[in-house]
Amino acid sequence: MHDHSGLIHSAEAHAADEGALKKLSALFKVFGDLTRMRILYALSSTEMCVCAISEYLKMDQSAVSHQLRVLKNHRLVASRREGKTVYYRLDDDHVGSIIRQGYEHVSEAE
Amino acid sequence: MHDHSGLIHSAEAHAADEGALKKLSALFKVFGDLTRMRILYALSSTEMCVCAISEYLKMDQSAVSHQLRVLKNHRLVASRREGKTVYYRLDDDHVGSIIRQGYEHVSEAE
DNA sequence: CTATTATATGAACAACAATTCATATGAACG
DNA sequence: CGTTCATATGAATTGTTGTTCATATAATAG
Repeated sequence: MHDHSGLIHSAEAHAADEGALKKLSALFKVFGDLTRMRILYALSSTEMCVCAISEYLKMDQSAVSHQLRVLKNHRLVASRREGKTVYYRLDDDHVGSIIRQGYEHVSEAE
Repeated sequence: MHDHSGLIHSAEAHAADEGALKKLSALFKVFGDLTRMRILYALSSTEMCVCAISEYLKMDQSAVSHQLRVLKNHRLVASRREGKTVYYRLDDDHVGSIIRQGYEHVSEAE
């Protein structure tokens, strides 16, 4: 094996704590699903009830509920109840920023 | 079913093209893995060869190679060859920005 | 050409995650 | 209370993805 202790030390010097990287990848994993991304995008214009989301996305109400729970667990969306209806909305200023940064990357020339 | 055509129209009004959302979620999916996140973080301080990365992360060389390919396919890293050795580095200004935005989210008070 | 070192790749396997289906909870109303 | 509508949840299933193992390519030296 060739020597590269220099590079490794350099990397270790600013070693991030594993915990932060774990949280980070877990967060991005939530964004890394088309269904959830579509939900987030839908909510970026207005709050919506579960019923409306599933109708809009033409998806099973149950599937949407499951994904909303994931989003909520990661504090990306919040909800309020009004009678039988539950309205969801984006719950963090960063949500928009993160998506926008990603968008800049994917929209670059091939 | 209760009526919410208003909400749906509002969402449809600014409807993103499905393609962009697909690309977006695919991009975030790449960030959504601890191994890849660790590689990206390691490379944020300096370029490294595959050998050094796998030693630093204490991972199989093959596993690292596989993940580097994923990262490269999404243009998140680039490589240069020097003899037998291949050095990888980050390949987009957005990579850092995206990770930083995510970091702000996860580092918020519980 | 052969041997050696660094990296890449294909196939198989194991772990995980998204959807579906059935059913449960929770609110409003008669 | 019983019914209806909106949402939530658990279990089963199916699809996807990361790692491992074996092997291939690529470069350099002898």
